[in-house]
Amino acid sequence: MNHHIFTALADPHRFQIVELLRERPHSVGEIADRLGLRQPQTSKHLRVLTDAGLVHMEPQANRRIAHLSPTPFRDLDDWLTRYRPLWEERLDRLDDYLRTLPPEDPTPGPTEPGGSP
Amino acid sequence: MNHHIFTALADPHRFQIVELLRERPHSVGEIADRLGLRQPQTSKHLRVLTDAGLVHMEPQANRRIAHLSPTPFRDLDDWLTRYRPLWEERLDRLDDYLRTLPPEDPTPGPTEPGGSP
DNA sequence: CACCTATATGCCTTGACAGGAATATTCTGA
DNA sequence: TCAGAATATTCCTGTCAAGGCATATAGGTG
Repeated sequence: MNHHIFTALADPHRFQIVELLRERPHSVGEIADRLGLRQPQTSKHLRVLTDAGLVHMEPQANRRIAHLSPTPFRDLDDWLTRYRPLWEERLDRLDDYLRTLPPEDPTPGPTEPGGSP
Repeated sequence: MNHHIFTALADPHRFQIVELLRERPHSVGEIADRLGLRQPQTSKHLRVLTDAGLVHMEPQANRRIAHLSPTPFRDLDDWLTRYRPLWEERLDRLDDYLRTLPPEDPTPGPTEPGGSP
């Protein structure tokens, strides 16, 4: 798993750009307009996203249209697959799952109520 | 989607810690040992991971055992769900998918070879 | 309590990164 | 070729985060 995708998504503006591109491709100017960013910073963020492989640019006349690239999202999904046993509670791992709960449950031993003032 | 999870995973050492905890919970010292980190930085990274909700600590005698918390991973999976149409090529969106390909295809117009010098 | 182990915290330095502003580049059309 | 629009790049600056190191805290055991 390339952790550059996390670096790219860690910035709030870049995250917004990705969320915007999920709906449909946008030009640089459209992104800057929709998100209230300035054009230079938008270009810079798009460069980071492109270097991380999340976005690819398609020249179209005077503009450059930003598209989401499917691959890193699929990679992220594949990576997440190895973590699914964490929340898909399998009964044969129930005891391990129970150990992940916060220990608010008192230890089942000699603990009668009112024992210690 | 809380983007703090991306910030937490963007650091390579924290990413390694998460990968290590996927197998089984580890104490702070074990993590530092397995990853070749110093103890203070390991504690700091675990604090970042805990604040981001990815990890929770369980005191056990002298040590504190770090566990992965299922919730943010499930949240990440839910968030990714909205991106699945990107790579699960649905035929009713094929034209949109084709538009994401690099435009190596020449525009079907008057482009005969050797036309200009 | 004294001592040891495990872990957390504080301070410092350094490097990376994001935003602002100005400017350079590229493309289009006449 | 020139003009104008869309986008990229450069330089500067402030901020933040990570690592190194020393030290504080907590928990366990005698």
